[in-house]
Amino acid sequence: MKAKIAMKRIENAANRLVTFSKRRNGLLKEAFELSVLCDVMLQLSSSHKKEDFMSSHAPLYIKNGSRDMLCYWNKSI
Amino acid sequence: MKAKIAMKRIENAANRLVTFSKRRNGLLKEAFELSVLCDVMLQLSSSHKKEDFMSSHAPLYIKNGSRDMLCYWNKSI
DNA sequence: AAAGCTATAGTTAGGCC
DNA sequence: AGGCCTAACTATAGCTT
Repeated sequence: MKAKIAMKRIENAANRLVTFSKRRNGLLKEAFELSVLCDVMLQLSSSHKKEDFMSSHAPLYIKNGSRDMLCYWNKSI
Repeated sequence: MKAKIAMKRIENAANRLVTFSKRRNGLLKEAFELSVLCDVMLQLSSSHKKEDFMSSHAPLYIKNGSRDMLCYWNKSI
């Protein structure tokens, strides 16, 4: 069932959005686990340009007691 | 071989560091894949407090042509 | 869009070096 | 530290309703 996916932009917009949503959730889960297991604050970014996130969506917050996670992304998705 | 790990701080410092290194690399890989597949800039953070990263390590850079990834973490690890 | 399913691709704990 | 190994675990592509 699970096919191997090519490591390039998913051209179909609907599929791209579904994959974004699934993988973003998975990434948040693993980032949360890393922060708990290793007792760290961490930040992961594909851009250091402030303007890339300036006009972006409101961040997604994952509440986990005292240990929250935030996810920002740009508007193009 | 692979035991299930409890979702809490790894108390042994050596094991904690090894797990940090392994999972951080895995997380960076998946974040990079997400940014490629879905054509997004993204930022994931367990803290929005600037001071948590002010005196931290130099960020880890993953170079991938035009699409780099950065990882910051606090000093406690 | 959003939620559930399931087989399989991919990740990783705990070794050792 | 970083790399290799293997078994066991986990995430997810593709698919339904």
